[in-house]
Amino acid sequence: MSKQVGDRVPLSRDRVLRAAAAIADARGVGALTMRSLADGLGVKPMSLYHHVANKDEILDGIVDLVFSRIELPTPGGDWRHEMRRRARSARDVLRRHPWAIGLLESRAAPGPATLRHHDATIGTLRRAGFPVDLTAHAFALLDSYVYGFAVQEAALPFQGGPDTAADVTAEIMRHLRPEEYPHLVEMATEHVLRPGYDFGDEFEFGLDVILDALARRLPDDGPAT
Amino acid sequence: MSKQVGDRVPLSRDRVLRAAAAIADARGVGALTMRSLADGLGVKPMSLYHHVANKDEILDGIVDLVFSRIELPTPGGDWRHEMRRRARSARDVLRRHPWAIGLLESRAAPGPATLRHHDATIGTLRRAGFPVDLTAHAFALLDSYVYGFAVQEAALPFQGGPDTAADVTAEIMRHLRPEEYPHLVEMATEHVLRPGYDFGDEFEFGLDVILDALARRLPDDGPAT
DNA sequence: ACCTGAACACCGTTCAAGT
DNA sequence: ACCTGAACACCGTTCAAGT
Repeated sequence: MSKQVGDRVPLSRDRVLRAAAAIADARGVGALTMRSLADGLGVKPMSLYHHVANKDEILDGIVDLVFSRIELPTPGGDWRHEMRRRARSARDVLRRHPWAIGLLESRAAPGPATLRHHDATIGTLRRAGFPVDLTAHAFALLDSYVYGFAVQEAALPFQGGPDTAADVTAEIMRHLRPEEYPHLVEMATEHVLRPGYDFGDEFEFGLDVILDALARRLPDDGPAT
Repeated sequence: MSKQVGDRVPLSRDRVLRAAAAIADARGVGALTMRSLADGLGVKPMSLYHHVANKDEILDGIVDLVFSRIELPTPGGDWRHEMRRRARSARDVLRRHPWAIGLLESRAAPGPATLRHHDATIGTLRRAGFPVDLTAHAFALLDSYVYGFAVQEAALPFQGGPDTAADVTAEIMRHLRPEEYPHLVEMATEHVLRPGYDFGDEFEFGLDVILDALARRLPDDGPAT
């Protein structure tokens, strides 16, 4: 009745958001309810409302929390290196929190970490000599690629590495009639199901394509710092 | 008590899915409930369960319905033309049904329209002379770009054309301190807020970049049909 | 200041019944 | 065969109270 589970860390907006993201990671965003969240924090559901306005603010908050975990590019650094590092980090983070990409669609207001991330990205390109309009093009192209790749990875009918991937893909393919989907079946049997294939490896191909194309469109080489 | 609202079209899986997509279009996927869906069809919620197993099957179904509305590329046609037409159509359809991209993440099992779409895309590239591995690269790259662009368009803090876009963006920018987000503010004031700017126009730039890069990597020109 | 019990208007889904 | 009323175990959120 007195002393609870030891030292009770007081609730805070930050603790609420971290716990919310942890539930989404472990059991999916569908399992994230005010009640499950309160349970996880050892508190009653109504206590949460003292730290966040409502569930929508929690969803906004955990999306921004995910963005805060993506490595920021450094304005002034080599733009190719910085853009590659940022893109890899973003893909990595989004793979660990696949629910974030699905939430993006319904959240209109970007949080501070998201804005900081965009600012650093734009700044890195501008400082490397990209004109404003090419920066806008590059920004849209790079982010589209990273987000879209994350969507595809999240939609893959398996999680956890190439080995289980092949098993599950093989199982699905068994139900596809080759007369109906000839090219899909060919791609699966002759390529995707080969040992060693990992969809994740496709990421570097597209990233190279995009960075090469941007380099070719950059007026002249950036300053040698 | 007798005759209802006239000729009662009998319920069917197809009618259920179309009505579900219409509700998601009009009021967002959050407003799509078994009860609101039944209401829209002039029926009681429990009747739906005679045509779909549960709500999850409805969500799977409307994602596949959206895919069925994307123009299929034609294997044997000029691959650049076919890929461009398909990409534009996909972006168009996803803009009209922005909730679809958010659902993709949680739906593991692709429906028949989705499989048919993938099959036609792969087939068009293969028939144009793309080796299997380059086809896999191209497929992942093109789809990532299209999906990711759709994510960004859906996350824009406005809907409906460049004019209202500028207004809302200006309103948001007013709250951003230039000392905190200097590059973001510069990009907004010197580019995005200029009359005539439309984020949607960025689509063609990235699409050209990708198609050019793929053409450069294609072993030799495809057969002259 | 921070937490909470009880209550309200919702959810998806099951089950047993109606025609 | 197709539809449904009542019920169950859930939701997010409000309100009035507790410490």
